[in-house]
Parts: sequence; C-alpha cells; structure tokens
Amino acid sequence: MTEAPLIVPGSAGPRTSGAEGQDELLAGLNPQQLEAVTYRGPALLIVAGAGSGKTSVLTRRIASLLRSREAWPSQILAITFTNKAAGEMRERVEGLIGDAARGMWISTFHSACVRILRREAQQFGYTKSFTIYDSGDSRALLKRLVKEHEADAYGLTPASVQSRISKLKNELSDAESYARQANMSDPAERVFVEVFADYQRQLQKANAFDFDDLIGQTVYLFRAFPQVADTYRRRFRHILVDEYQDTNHAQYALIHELTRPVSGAGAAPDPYASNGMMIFEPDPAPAADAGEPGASLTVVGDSDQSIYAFRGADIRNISEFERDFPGARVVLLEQNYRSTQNILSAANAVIGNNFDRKDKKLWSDKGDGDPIIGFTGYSQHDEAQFVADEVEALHRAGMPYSEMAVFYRTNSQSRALEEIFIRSAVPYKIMGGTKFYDRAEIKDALAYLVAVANPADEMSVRRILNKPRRGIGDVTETAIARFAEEHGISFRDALSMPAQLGVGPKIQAAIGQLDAVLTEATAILIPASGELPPSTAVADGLSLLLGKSGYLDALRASRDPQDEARVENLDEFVAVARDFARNNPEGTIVDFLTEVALVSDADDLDDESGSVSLMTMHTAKGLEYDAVFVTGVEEDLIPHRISAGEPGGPQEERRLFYVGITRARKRLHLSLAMTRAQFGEVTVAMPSRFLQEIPSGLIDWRQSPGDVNSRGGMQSRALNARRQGGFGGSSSGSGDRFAVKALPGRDSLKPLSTAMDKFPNRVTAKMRDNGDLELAAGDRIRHVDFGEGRVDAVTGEGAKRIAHVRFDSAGQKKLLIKVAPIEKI
DNA sequence: CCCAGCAGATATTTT
DNA sequence: ATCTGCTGGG
Repeated sequence: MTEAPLIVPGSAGPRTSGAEGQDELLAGLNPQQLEAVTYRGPALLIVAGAGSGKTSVLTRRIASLLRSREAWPSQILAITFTNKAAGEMRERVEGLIGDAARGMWISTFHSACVRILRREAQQFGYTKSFTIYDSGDSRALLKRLVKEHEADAYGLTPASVQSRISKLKNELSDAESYARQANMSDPAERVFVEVFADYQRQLQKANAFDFDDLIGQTVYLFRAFPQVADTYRRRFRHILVDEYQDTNHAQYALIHELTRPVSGAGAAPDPYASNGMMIFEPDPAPAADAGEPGASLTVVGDSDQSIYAFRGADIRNISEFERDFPGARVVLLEQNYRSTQNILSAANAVIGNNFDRKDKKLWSDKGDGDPIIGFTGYSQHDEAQFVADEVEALHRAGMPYSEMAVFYRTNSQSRALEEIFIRSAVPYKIMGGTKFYDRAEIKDALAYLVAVANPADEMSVRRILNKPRRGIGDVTETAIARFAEEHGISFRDALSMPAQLGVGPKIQAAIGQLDAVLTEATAILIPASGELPPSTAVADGLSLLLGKSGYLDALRASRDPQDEARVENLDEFVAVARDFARNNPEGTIVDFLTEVALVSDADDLDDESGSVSLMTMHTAKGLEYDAVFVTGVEEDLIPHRISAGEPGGPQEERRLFYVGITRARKRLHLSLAMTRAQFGEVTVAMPSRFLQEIPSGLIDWRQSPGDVNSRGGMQSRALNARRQGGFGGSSSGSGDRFAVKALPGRDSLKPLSTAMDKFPNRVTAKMRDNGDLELAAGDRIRHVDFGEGRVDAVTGEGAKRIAHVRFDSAGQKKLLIKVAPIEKI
C-alpha cells in the first residue's frame, strides 16, 4: 500500500465543484479525511484505523455526492457489515442532508442481495417468495442428508459438512466444480460431493437460499444474465463498502461484477447454464453500447481489524485493492478521535506483535486519560461481580449505563455475567447470542408463516406437522411424503387430500384441520387477486395460525412452567409483527420473513434503553463506548484454544482483542478469572499472552494474577511444570508485575507459556493456597464473602476438588477448594 | 403414537 | 451443564 498522500484540498482528481453547503459537510475534517470525502475518481481506498472517524467520512462523502447533485440517491449503494450499522449510516446521512437522502440502498451484502434476488428470482427457477435458511435450518437439512447418504460412516458430521460447504460457497465453488478438483478416488470425498449436490438440489426444490447462496447466487445471476447485471450497473453509480477487510471472495466478486462497465450485452444468455450452478471466470462481456463506465468504488477498511477469516474473509481483498482497481487512490486515516492515549498505547503495543502487518500507529490528542484497570477474579462469578461493581460505581459517578459495554470471546461467557447482573440489579441487554429467533416456539411460529409464504419449503411444513401434537407421527409423515411423490404434488398440497393418504380417520381429521388453518391464513396473508394485503395482515395471519392450529392452547394447557414463558415469547413475536406493520405499511409476509432472517437481535436500534450492552468482541466491531470491559482475558479463550492450530489463528485473535480494546473511549477494564467452568468441569485458567504485551505501566491492577495465584506451593507446581518461554514481547517492556525479568530471552522462539509462575508471589490477605485443605461432609467453614457454612459434600479430585457448601446466610454454593477464600473452623 | 428416562454430543467467532 | 435423540414401556 502506498503511504498517505498528503493532499491539499482541491487538488484531488476530477471533481464536480460542490455547490453551496458543501462547506459545512467539510467542517472540522483533517486533511486526510477531507481527501477521503472529496476525492472523485473510479476507485478510492480509505485505510481507516480504529476510531479515525471513518463513519463520519463515509457519511459525509455520501452526503457530499448527493448535495452536489453528482448522484441521485437511487444511484448510491452503500454496504455495511451489520443492519445496525446500515441504519445508523442512513440516519446520519439523513441528518446531514435530510429527505434528499431517500432512496439510497444502504444495507448489508446479504440484504442487498436478497433485494436483488427477490426481483430477479424468476429468471432462474426460484420464486420471489423464496425462503432464507439460517445456519440452523441448513444444519437440520444437512443432518437429514448426512443420514440418508450414510455419510457419517466416512466421518462426516452435519457440522463439518456445513462448514465445508460454506467455505466452498464463499469461494464461489459448487459441488460440480469441487468434484473436478477433488480426489474422487477417496470415498469420503465422493460422498461429501453427493451430500453437497443433494443439499443444493433440496434448497432449490424448497425454493430456498442459505446465507452463502444469497451472495453466491447473486454473483451467478450477474454472470449468467449480463443484461440483468447491466440493470444494476447502470443504476448504481457510486458503490461504497465499509469493513472491506472482512469481505470474502464471493462478496469481492459481487463488487467486481457491479463495478464493471455496462456491457450492453444483447446476447441471449443460456438461462440454465451449468445446470443452475454457478458460472466461473466468464469472459468479460464486450462493451457493446460504449455505454457507462463502471461505477465509482469506495472501500473503507483496516487490516488490523480483520476478524472474520473463519468465514472466508480474505485480507488480500484490501491489501491488493490497488492491483485490482488500477489507478485507485489511497487515503490513510491515522488520527484517532475516540480513545485516550493510554488505551491507544495498549492497543498499539498489542497489535504490534503481529509480524506481517504494515506498521501503523494510532495517535490521539486526547491526553493519557485514566489508567487501564485490571482485575483477576477467583472464578468467572467473581470476575462478573467485579464488572457489576465497577459498572455501578461508574453509573453513580454519572456515566449512563448505555455508555458501558462488556465484551467476551464466546457467547457462553455471558451466562455468569447475566447471573451476577441480575443479582446486582444492573440493567443489561445482550446483543446477538442466543437469539430470540432461535427459540423453539419462535421457530415453530416462523415455520407456520413459511408454510404459508413458501409452501414449497417442505422442511417448514414438516416441522409444524405435529406441532402441537396432533397424533401425526413418523408413519403418517412418511405416508404423506410418499403420496406426494407418487402424485407429483408437493408435500403441502398432499395435506389437502387427507382422505386419500390411507391413514386413520382421526389422523385424517387432524390433517384436514391443519390444512384448513393454513388455507385460511393464506387468504389473509396472500390475497388471491394480487391486491396488497392490509398492513396488519402479517400480525393477523400469525395470530390466526397460532390460535386456530391449537398451538397456543396446547402451551396454555401444559403444566410445564416453561410453557408459560413460551406463550409470552409468542405474544412478543406477534408484537414484533405489529411493529413491523407500523414501520412498513406496505410490508408483506415475505418482507417480514426476510427481516427476521437477516436482522439479528444486535441490530435492534434501541440504544436509548439505558442498559449495559453485553456482546462478543466480534459483535463489538464498529461500536464504541465510554467504558469497556473486556472479560475472560485468558489463554485458551482469547486467543481461543481452537484458533491455536489454525494458520493465522493467533494473529486473528490478537486483532480481535485489538478490536475489543479500541472500542473504549475513556475507560478500559481488562479482567480474567483464575478458574472457569466449562462443560460442567472447572478448569484452571491462565492469563492471556496478550496481557503481557501491554506495557505494565498502563495497567492498574486492582487484583493482579499474581495476587490471586498461590505462592507457588504444591498446587501450582504441576502447572509450573509447563515449559516457560518468552516471546517477542512488545517493544515496550512487558510488566514487571509479570516478572518478565525471570523469563529467558524474549527472542526465544519457544511457544509462549503463560504458566502462572510468571506471576510472582504477591500473596495478599485475600488469597489462600488451599491445595492441601482436607474437607469432608459435615465440616464447617468460613468464607470471606459468604460467611459461615456447612459442607454438604466434596466432589472432584486433586486441584479440582469442589466443596458443596450450604452457607448460613448466603445459601448453597459450590466452591473450588483450591482457590476459594475459605478456612476450616 | 406418546412419554419418561438415559446416553451422547456439544460451544469460537456471524450474515 | 444443557440439549438432542434414542429406546422401551404404556
């Protein structure tokens, strides 16, 4: 990449002079930002470090294009990473220039592709009411196929097949093209190809796309139907892509297709080229009508924040941008307007350990700010308590809850935090994670809607077949499927002829009733004559389906206490549908299902709600908060254990950690726990190597790993037995709190160990080494926080012995004997 | 066909 | 620890 060209405003390439009003759009920008907003040319790469104001630059660039009349809103396509980011960008552009912004496409890759596919689906064997399969749906389908093909005999699991298919689709590969280059003498490969091909057939039959197809099939569409592609090439004159470092090959290809010159292709394409599969490396269509040049492309990215390699993000898309788009201008934004210098110094020190990156140092003129706070808990609950306490302290000091966020590496870590937050009455909300739409009852409700919207989607019809219980079991289901097969009708249509299925009268009645409900709902949701249904149709249809199917009644009649919550969830879902109607008066059931499929919980825009946000570090990308808590900063968590074996894994984890800490404006807290429960097992955790990469002077440990660690007694000897080793630490000396002096040369190439022996003897009054404490049922103990109690039982062995204690006032607890602050009395 | 009880897998990150 | 899927008795 080139270095940042220092540009004098006005010297930039061909540009239309923005009329009056441009000045305010440009106010307060630094020279690089100004260049990024005003440069006009075919291709622009904005390398934007964390917090360098790229969103502001992007929105102003769009506003500037619109205000100067260089573009109509409809000529702009802006791609963001999440729907939430899209919504925010739209709001900000509208804030700058008002209603003149209406008509722009600002959306994610997936949403944009769905819009295109819905319009063009008929071109290649789909209908516009196609279903979108989420990961769970495709997993379910693959589960069936793996079984049918007996692929498990070759070591294939639904999960592994799913991930392989996804990776291939991200490379625009399909079963056929994969088979051409695979070793087909390997039976496992053959059966994989079979499953892959069958999977694709089933999707097509169900009139469904999976997430990856949304991108890949759009690329296919553009390549197979140049005149369709031309429509969009003519339309979108300015394409802007945010988070470009996280685009995968399919997304890259899509952008490439869209930015080609209009081909003016008149040649009739073969609509069934390659049997409905994707086409590869097509010859560039000749520019017949010497028409429009390709759209202008602006991409924004930061290779230090590339954290989606696992789903095919290819960092080369950004690093080779100039090669791909000759004549591209590159602008570097390095001044950070978000964080204090302490936070940035820590971030720089950490990311500096990635060896294959271009050096880039963020700087801030905000001053040092507060030190980073470190804390080491005995357990994840202890850690969570620290976070909750600190949140409360900050709140009392005047910081709104909505300005605080807690990050973790894996979704499962949110549990402990939730428990403690509830107990501490800290208002919080979880972004992403186990989603509302993942609950069984919501999926059931969705399946009812899909059964109406897209009856070809057999999976959905099968799902609701016996929900609620109608006495329809495996035997009946197979009978229906066979009848449909024999008569060449769909599974759904077979339901309308219960008498011919050869099943008992009771079951016939049940099927007939289900068919009637679906038919009635169809009349509401999809009026025959083609007139638009009323905006309340979706909510009405949903209520009808849930009511007349007996689904709600069955839940209400149940005495399982969980079912009460399920009814509430369904009520909420109906409320979601009503909300949708209010926001989208013209919205159809298909629009509703699309939104549900693509808009995750994290996209909810109600940040005003005054709660602390909990999310994974991945979800945190693009967001910022006054105070940030990064939790679970432990080896095997961040960097995650599984990443260790993957090429580039640890480096990606480092970037992820970097993303986490650069979200903070004023206060950053790094915390970890010495023990963590996973799979019901308590494991001993070690501080993350990344902690040592932060200069010690920047972290103010409330309780350091050394404090919590035992004083090297027998307990930790086993752990110490691990080879200790140094590793090119950050140029800024690693902390003496971490006793780096005791380590061998830092240029040692040995794998880094974070064995606790790095954390010296800093025994505090609070810490104990209970390694040899013998406890038995009936013993009485005293706990620092919980007071006195009686041991009910002791389970586990050695370092993992757990005391089950009934405290006199604090109730029942399980304690890891080795580290719990307890004593026998 | 339904249910209870048990065995086994399962959690990295996301659209 | 929790969820899913299987199995055997109703």
